[in-house]
Amino acid sequence: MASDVATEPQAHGASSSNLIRVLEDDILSGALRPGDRLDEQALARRFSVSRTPVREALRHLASSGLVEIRRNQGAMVRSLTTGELVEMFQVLAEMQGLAARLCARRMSRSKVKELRQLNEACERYADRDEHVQFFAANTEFHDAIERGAQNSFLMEENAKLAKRLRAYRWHMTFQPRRMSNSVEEHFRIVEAIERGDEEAAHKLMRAHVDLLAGSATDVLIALEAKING
Amino acid sequence: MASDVATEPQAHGASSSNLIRVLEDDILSGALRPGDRLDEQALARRFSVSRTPVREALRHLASSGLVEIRRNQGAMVRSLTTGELVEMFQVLAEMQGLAARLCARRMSRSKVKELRQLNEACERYADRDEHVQFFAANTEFHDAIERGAQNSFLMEENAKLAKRLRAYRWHMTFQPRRMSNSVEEHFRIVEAIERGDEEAAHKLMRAHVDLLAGSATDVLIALEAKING
DNA sequence: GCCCGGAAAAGTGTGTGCACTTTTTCCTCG
DNA sequence: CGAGGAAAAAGTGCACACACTTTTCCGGGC
Repeated sequence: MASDVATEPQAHGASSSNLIRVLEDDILSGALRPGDRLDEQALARRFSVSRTPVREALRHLASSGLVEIRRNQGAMVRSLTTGELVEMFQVLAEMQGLAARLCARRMSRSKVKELRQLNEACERYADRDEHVQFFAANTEFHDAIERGAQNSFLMEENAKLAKRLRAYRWHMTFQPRRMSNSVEEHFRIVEAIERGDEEAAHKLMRAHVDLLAGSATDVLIALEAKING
Repeated sequence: MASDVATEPQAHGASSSNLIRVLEDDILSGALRPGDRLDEQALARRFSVSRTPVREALRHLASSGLVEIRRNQGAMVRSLTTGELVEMFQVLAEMQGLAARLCARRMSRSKVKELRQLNEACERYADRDEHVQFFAANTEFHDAIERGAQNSFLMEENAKLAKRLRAYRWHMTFQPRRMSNSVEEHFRIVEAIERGDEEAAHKLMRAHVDLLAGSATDVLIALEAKING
């Protein structure tokens, strides 16, 4: 999305936790594409460490779902089928729905005001067709809702899922009318939260996030082709 | 819950994936209690392997949330605060709610019938106050709903969470009237699914699973906010 | 030309050693 | 007797070596 430093040799002293971050960035930014093999020895050379920390990093990425490890066959960047994507969006939609519900129950007036302002930022960028800024503002809006839910566990799970789906959400930003629709949907969600209407907040947020609601499966399929190869 | 083979020395040849299972069992069965330290070398001796596979197993358990690893300080069985528990039950409730919703949308008549039979099994055990069998039957009922949702990702996430919360659900089985209440709630859920009422199925299931469906959670959070400023 | 078997190459799984960090112990000083 | 601090002990992080598995490649038989 931003910097393209990926795949370059790394400086020395990269330790396990750094490794994880760099590899994760490479995968999420698309420098490493789904299906790419992750050779332990090659990575060890690239990062100037031994295979041990590389293995640990790969295991970690595997359990967060970004790579797939098969016994004696090494690791590869996990690729998602359209079906899996739809499933994941369905779950994400529900969790964000829960977050919105909790906001409706717990959010202070001043926080709601901040939320509204975040959406107004989205609106400005949508009006000017500035996708990059809109994407950032949109992310901030959703983050604010997750924080407002005051459920750390929910926030972490949401973050994990959102991370894995980030690339797809990014591409969706470019769908015609998607940005202005989003702003409108955000607006209704804020309203529901403001009047403490849990059911409405939940329902609106779910519909907002759930791809299927907009029958966008075709988009997904197109994206899949683009991203996977 | 069942066999008490834990903490005994293990036969040779236990490889990484076995290790994970055994350690997991030890933690989930309570043989290893929250806060217990997991010494790599001790475990290596106990399983007659070197530290390397032990480390991998511990890393894996860490990322599934069962143990906590701090750099240079080893691993310990993770203990959950009341707050975390409430948060996790809230998320589990929502996900099971989604599963119920999808069942209402997708489940065939014959599958609904099976579901009803599973709940009738629950009812029999509840009537006779047989907690162990009830717990098993209850688990089967919920598993059937997860399968019925036909969303593999949701099923996996549910399974992970349910695993971590299993011990607590077990204890809840012994709450007075809990079993008969469960049966009644199950019954209403099955009815909602049968008539395809997504909203009702979702709502009923969420209430069924959420520990503190009442407002206790919010009181807690309000208090915390007050105390912490 | 194609298929098949076997050896070589490549790559992962695990054992072991050493450096570095954290914890404990124990001695000294107030 | 308690507090502070250095040295020893214990334990983790990483490098490296070797065994075993999987893959690749090549030559012979059909």
